[in-house]
Amino acid sequence: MPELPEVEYAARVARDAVAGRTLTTLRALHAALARDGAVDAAQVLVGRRLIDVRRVAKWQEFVFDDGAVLVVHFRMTGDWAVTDDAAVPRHARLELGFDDGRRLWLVDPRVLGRIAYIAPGTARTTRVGPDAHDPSLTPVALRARLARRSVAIKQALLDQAIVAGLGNIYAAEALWHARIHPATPASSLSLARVTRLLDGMRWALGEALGDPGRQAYGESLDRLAVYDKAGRPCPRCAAPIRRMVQGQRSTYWCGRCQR
DNA sequence: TATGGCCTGTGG
DNA sequence: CCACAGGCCATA
Repeated sequence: MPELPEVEYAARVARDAVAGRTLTTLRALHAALARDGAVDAAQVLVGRRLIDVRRVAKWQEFVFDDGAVLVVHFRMTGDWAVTDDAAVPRHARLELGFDDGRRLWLVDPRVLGRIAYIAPGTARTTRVGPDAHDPSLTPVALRARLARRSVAIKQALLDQAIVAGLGNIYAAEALWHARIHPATPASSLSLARVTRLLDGMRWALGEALGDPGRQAYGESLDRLAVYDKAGRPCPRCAAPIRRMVQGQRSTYWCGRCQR
């Protein structure tokens, strides 16, 4: 489920639970996770001490004492479960065991989550843009990043190479707040509208950062303005919220106040 | 730049 | 039974 605020929270959960401990077990509990070889490759981490858990965009980076990194991505439905015994949580797909007996489980019903092992001194390759709340992302900078993209602004917001952190929910919410129609070509937005959009992005993420109840998959979507609200009244103008599909993803918007 | 594919679960 | 699900990547 995670968008940036949830991943930020998850990284903190992992850090608080196991940072400083030594990894004793790394085990895949589902064939799809084992298949690409990453769990095998990462076995060299067993016996190493975990220094820190960092977030980069929606990735979590487990940094070990020799500089090696285990990268974890939750995709749609991943989350952490922490236990002090060996009881396997429902939908656990990966087990990280530590020397004090604590275990961190990747719980991921859809099994879309992935891990990667990055050897010491190796650079990561995935390109990501600045976080949506990065102070260096000014309206002018955001407009420049959108300038060469003819895709709809909604789809541009989901492209982590442009801006990191917005997913399908917060992209819709940000556009609603900014009163921008989701199908607007990204490159056509005026600076004034990009300014509103940036404000909307930070509003959407800020709402979530202050809402720890939204961390777990399946939890409260009801206080959102438009996401999953087709047919319900727009909180701003009361016109019915509409739904369409862009790039195989549902988009929700208000047909009256988003132009 | 657009389209499947990945996986399982839930709800209509 | 089918549609849909909060994300990304490989492929054309």
